[in-house]
Amino acid sequence: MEAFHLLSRGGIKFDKRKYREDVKLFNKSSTSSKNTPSAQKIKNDHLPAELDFFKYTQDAGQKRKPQLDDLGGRKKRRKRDSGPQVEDDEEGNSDAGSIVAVEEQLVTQRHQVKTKGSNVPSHFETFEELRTRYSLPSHISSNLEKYGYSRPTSIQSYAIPILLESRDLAAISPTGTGKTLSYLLPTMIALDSPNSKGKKDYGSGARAVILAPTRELAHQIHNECLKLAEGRKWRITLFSKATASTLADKNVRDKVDIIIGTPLRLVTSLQQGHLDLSNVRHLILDEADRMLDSEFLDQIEEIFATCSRPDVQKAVFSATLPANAEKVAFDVLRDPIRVVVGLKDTPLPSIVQSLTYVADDSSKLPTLLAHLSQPYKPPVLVFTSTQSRASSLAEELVISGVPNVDCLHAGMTKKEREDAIGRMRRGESWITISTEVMARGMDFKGVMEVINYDFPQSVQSYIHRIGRTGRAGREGKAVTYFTNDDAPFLKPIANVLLQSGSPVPEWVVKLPKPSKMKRRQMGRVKRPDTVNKARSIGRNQALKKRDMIAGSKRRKAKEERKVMLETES
DNA sequence: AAAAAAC
Repeated sequence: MEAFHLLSRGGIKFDKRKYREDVKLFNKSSTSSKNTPSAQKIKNDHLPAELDFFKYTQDAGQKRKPQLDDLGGRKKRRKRDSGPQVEDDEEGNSDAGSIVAVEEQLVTQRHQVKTKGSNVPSHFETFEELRTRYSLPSHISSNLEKYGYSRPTSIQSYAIPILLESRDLAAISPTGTGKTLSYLLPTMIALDSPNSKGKKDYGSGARAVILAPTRELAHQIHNECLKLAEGRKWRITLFSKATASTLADKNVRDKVDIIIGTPLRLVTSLQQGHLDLSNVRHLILDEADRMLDSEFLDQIEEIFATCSRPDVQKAVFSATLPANAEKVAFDVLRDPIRVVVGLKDTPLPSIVQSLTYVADDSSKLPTLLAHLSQPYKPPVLVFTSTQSRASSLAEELVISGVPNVDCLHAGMTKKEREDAIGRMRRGESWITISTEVMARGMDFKGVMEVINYDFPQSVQSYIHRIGRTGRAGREGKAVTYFTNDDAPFLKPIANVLLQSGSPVPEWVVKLPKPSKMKRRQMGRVKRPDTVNKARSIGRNQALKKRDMIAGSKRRKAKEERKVMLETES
């Protein structure tokens, strides 16, 4: 392994001049976002690229135009070519007669946002508007400016008011459209100021919890949160083994404002009695469909049950939310609002997708090497199905003389993972071979291309993987290899390409319906075995019981829970 | 069937 890293870091000579332009772009984008090309664009254009996700499909061949001046013209075009995009709630804000309502609808159409739920709070258009409507703390306001957030994205303009009105929310918005800020901003506004001794009625212990499926993503969210927090003494904890042990001290624990972490880490601390979530007022699931699938569900349920405040606000965010996951989500949300940006399960049109037929597994490596022998724009992200395939492919590429190859999967040590992420962020990796661990949420703004070396296991996986490129209004390229063995699972992915306007070979379109894909998915749902199920039920009943017992009796209930678990196993 | 998440 060490030899491999040596090789991949400096072993091979390479003509960097060939890629000078790309390297320049890449280096730029990995520095402070203040100076990134995208931030510049926001300042210069009337409509930031971040807002204009659908420029390619909606205005094909047309230049972007200043939005406000163009409203009238747009209105007519939209009316002609597509049905209404707004799905009004049962309260009905559809006063078709008033000008305000018409404009409202226009803006909604531009954003392609659908909302569902009772009394949906109105969205906002500028952060200035947000500042006047709600009390936006000045340090947050200046941090937004500092980091180049000059106009809200669609999901931000809808989700932020909903969360600020203390409503529960299920938000679906494509990859790279600013979901993180959509929940961090309102959470921090609602918390108002850092907790400190004897101040206000903040209670003791963390007031907000944000959960993500991987360490890397939790880390990234933490970084974003720290940016917003600059200028005030917020205590934002990235929950790891190390921080967990410091939180064993109640005095430390009580001073935390926001906890960001992975579920199992929190559950472990809960069971050790090192964590108290009874003061949590805001609970957020990022990558919600992943967090609600069978492997995480028990843990999530335990965490939800332990956030015992009756008024805890819950919100779930993802780019994909299959019907079964949505049902689970709606069972835990209270009078929720559902927001969908764009078409569900459709990647951003700025990602150019293609399928590449490789007869069998042994043809993949030559195909990839041939691809990489052509000029390409780094960095490239390559997905494999297993950790060992990721490592061995990385080694193969290094042996074949491909420069700046890196590998990242959860089988590596924490340090190795952090180093690999660091090299990616600094632009030192040109090709990173990875597993599903990198598929969701990770924001490497410069990623030019995603290659699905191994076929993704689901439509959701496909959408999240290719969503590592084409972020924040940039363009991106996504190539997916498929073998004869993958053919039975090809149709659903091909449909995703078709729906987002990417070409698909005719014979693929003609493939029969994917019966095996369904069977495969059924198999996945069935996986939690009966023993696990019984344990989880026991745990939840114990937790419910515990909730009924106030304050000092909590300890006793916890003992009961332990006993119940022991007797079951 | 694999990956991810604790120790």
